Amino acid sequence: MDRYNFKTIEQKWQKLWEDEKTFSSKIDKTKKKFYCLEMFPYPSGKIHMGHVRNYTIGDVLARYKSLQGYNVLHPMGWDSFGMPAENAAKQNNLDPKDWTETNIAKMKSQLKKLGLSIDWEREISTCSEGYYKHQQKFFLELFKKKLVYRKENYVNWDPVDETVLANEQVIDGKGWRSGATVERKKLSQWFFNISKFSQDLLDGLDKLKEWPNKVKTMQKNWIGKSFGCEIDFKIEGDLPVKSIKCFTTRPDTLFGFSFLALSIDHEVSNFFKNDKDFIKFRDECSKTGTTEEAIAVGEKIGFKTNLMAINPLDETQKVPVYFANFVLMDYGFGAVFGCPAHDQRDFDFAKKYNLNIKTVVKPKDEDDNFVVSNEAYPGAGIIINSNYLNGLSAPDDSIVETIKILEEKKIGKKQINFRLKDWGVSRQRYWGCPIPILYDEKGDIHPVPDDMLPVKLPENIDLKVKGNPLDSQKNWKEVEINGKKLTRETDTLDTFVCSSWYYLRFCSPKNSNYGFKKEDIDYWMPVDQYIGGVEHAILHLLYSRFFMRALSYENTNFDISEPFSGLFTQGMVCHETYKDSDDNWVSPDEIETINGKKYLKEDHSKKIKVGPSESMSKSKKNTIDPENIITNYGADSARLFILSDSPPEKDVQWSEEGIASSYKFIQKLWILNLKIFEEIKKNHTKDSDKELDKETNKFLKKITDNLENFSYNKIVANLHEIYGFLNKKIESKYSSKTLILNYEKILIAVMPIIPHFSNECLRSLNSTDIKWPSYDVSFLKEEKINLVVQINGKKRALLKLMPNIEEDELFEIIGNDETLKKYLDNKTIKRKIFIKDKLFNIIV
RNA sequence: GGGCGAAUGGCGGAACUGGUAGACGCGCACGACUCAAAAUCGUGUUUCGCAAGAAGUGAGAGUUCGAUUCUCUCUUCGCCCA
Repeated sequence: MDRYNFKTIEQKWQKLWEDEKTFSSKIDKTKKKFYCLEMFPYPSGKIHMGHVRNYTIGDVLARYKSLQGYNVLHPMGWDSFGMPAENAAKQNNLDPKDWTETNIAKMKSQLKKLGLSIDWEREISTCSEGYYKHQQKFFLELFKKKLVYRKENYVNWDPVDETVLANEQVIDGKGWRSGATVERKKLSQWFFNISKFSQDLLDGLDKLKEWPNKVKTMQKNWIGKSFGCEIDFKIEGDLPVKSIKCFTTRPDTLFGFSFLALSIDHEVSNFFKNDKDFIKFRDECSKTGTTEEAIAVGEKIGFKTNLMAINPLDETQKVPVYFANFVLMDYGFGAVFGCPAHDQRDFDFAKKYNLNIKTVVKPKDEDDNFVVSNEAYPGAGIIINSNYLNGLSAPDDSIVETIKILEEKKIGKKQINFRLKDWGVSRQRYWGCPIPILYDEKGDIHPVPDDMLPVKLPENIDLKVKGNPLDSQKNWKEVEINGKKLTRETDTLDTFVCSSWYYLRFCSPKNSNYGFKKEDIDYWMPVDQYIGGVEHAILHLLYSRFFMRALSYENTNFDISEPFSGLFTQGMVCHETYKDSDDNWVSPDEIETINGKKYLKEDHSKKIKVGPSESMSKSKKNTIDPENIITNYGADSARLFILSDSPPEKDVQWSEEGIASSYKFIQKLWILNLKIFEEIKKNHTKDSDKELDKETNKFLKKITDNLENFSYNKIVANLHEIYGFLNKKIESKYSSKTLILNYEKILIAVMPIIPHFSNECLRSLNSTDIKWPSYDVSFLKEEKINLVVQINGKKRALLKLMPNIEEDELFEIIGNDETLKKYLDNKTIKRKIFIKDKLFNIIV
C-alpha cells in the first residue's frame, strides 16, 4: 500500500490555495461576516511553537466558520517596529529595514507551510510607510482633540536601551527587555490621555461577554478605581504654606494620624531647592524606580521638614511633615497622611523615624485594648480610640461616615481616584514611527502640516551613536517652512501604538488617504474572535480599547468602542528541560533515547538529567524548531499534535512521542482512506447502514459542540473515535452510497484540523458541495438505553433496556434479576428514586 | 500581602444542567508477524485482591437518595497585582 506522502500533497494544496486565492476576502452583505484575528507576530527571525499553536487555533476557527457559510476575514501582518531590529542592526552593521524584511520573508514562508487559511493579500507591516503614515494622522487627530499632550515628568529610564519605559514595561524594577535597573529621570514626553476614559474602560468590561473573566479582572485591577476622600490639612511652620491637600482611601483612620508625607516633587519642595541635605535625599530617592512595586519593596526613607500638620478632626493633634520616597506625585495630590497602625508602609516608616503608632481599628473578636505592635493591621474591624467614630464598622460604614463629617465641616470631600495613568508614548529610538510634530525656536509645538505627511524615517543612518540616533540627524531634524526654522520631534512612538489599531487596517489594507475606510469597518468590525497570549491581557488589549475610544471621541462618523468582541487566550508550549552532568542546559536535538534513558547524541557515555517541563525558551534550550517538525512530519501532523493533548487555554507539553504518534495516526487515516475506497468500489447493496449513519451523526454532534466551545483537544479525541469505529467496521458491507455520504461528512468535519489530508481525500470522492455537515438528531436516539441501578446510592447494575420504561415495570425487572435480588431480599424499601431512562436508586 | 484559578491512573487529559469516574492519547505489559530487531497489528492497563468484593477524583467536614461537580475550612501549585 502507498504511504501518505505529506510532502507532495501538502505542497500541492498550498500552491492551489495560493493560485486560486482561496482565502481572499471581500465584503459580501448577503453573508454574515466573521472576523477571526490572531495577534500578529514580531518578525524576530523565525516562527516558534507558540506561533504554531496560536495560529493553528485561529485557523481551526477560521476554517470552521468558513465551512459554516460565514464570510471570513482572516488576515496576517507584522508588528515590525521595535528594538530587536535596531539592536540586531547595530550589532551586525545592517539596516533595520533590511533585517526586518528578511525576517518577514522567512517567517511568511514558514507560516504558509503550516497551511493556514490566511488572506495574504491583506498583509500589512507596521514599519512600512504605507502603515505608519496613517498612524501619524491619527496622532495629529488625537492631538487636535486634546487627547495627546506633552508634559515634563519623571519617567522610568532604561540606561541600557537608553529609552523611557512605561510603568508596565518595568518588571521587578528592571527594564522588560534589557533587564537593566530602571532609573528616575525628568524628561519632556508625549502622552495619550488614556485616563480620561478610565471609567468608560471599566464600564466597557461588563459588556465583553466573550472575554475570559481572568482578563477582565486583571484590567479592572489595573484601572484600579478607588473611593476615597480629599482632605485639606492646615499647616503650621516657618514657611508660607497654609494647607496641603491629600487623597486617602481610609479617612476613617484619621485619628491614627502620625505624620504627613509628601512626594519629593510636591510644590513644597521648591522651598528646599537650595537645601543641600534635601538635594542629597532627592538623589537618594532617584535610585529607586517609580513603580509601585519598587516603592513597596524598597526601603522607606524620609526627609523631615519643620512644618507641622494639624489633624482636621482633632485640632490639638499636630504631626510632622516629611518628604518620603514612597509617595508618588501622580497619585492623588502627591501627599498622603500616615496612619502607621493600619498600613504596613506607614508602619515601617513610623518605626524608622520613631513616630507615634496609634491603633484605631480592632478586629471584631478583640477587645478595646487591642494594640498594633509588630505589624500594621490593615484588615476589617471596629473603630476605636477615635472619639465620635468609635464603634463604627470598618472599613465600609466608617469611611462613609467620616467622609460625611469631613464634608459637613468643609475640610474634605468624597473623591474617586484611578490607578490608571496616562500612557507615555515617547521613545528615544530610531526604529519606530516618527512623531509628526515640529518645534519653533521658542519651543512651541506645531503639528506637521498635512501636505508634509508622512514624516519618513531617514534611511542609512548611523545607529551607533549614544542616545537617540534621530537626534544626530541634522539634515532630517531641521526644516524650514515659509522661511521659518523648525526642528522635528526626534522621539518615535511606542510600538504598542502600532498594534493598537492594526485590526482596523486589515479591513482596508490598501486605502491610501486614511487608515481605514468607513464602509469596510462598518462591515468587518468588531473582531469577532481575537486569539493570543495572556501576556497581553493588560497592555495591548487596554491600549487597543483606548484607541477605539479615542478615534470615536468627538467623531460622528465612527463609533466603535470595543475592538474585540471575543477574546481567547491560549496557553504556552512547554517541553522537558535537559541538563548534562555539569548542569549545562542541553537541547532536545542533542539527545538520544536508548531503552528509555537519555544520552548525549555524540557521546553515549554521557547521561542526561531530565528536568521539569517548562515553557519553551532559548535560555533553557528546550525549544523545538517548527520548521524541522513540518519538514519531518508535515503540517497536518504538527497541527494535529499541537491541538491534541491539552485544552487550548492551558499549557501544552510538546513531546517527540506525541508528534510521532500524530504522524503515525495520519498514516493510519490514509490506510483507512484507501480501504474505504476499496469498499466503495465493491458496490454493496446489503443494508447494514444504520449503524454507520448513527456513528457519523454522533461524531458530527460531538465535533460541532466541541468546536463551539474551543475544546479542540476533544475534537482530536473525536477523530480517534470515529477512526476506531470505521477501521473496525469497514468490512460491514455498507452500501456505497451511504458510505460515500458519511465519509464525506467526516472528512469535511476534520478539515479545520488537518486541511491538506481532508482536501486530498475529498478530491478523490469528487466532492463539490463542501459545507459544514449538519447532524440529524433522529440518529442520535439510542434504541436501547443504559439504565443505572443503584442500591443505597451505589451502582449495582447497568441494564440495557428499551426507552420509556416505567418505574413499576422496572422494579419488577430488578426484582427478578438474580444479582440484584440479593441486595433487596429481607430488606425494607425506604425510598425509590426514579429518573426516566437514566437511573433507579433504591434505598433500603 | 491581595486577587484569580487549578488539583482526577505512571503521564497529558475526559465526565452535558448533581446521576455509569478515568473518553481519547502517551507510556507500559503480553501476544501475532519475523532467524532477529525495528515498524506494524491485536489484547490488556485506577489501586488492593486468586476471586467474590472493597477502596478511590489534594486533605477534612457539610448539603443530598446520590458529589470530580454545590458550600465551608485547610494544604500545595500556577498566573496576575503589590
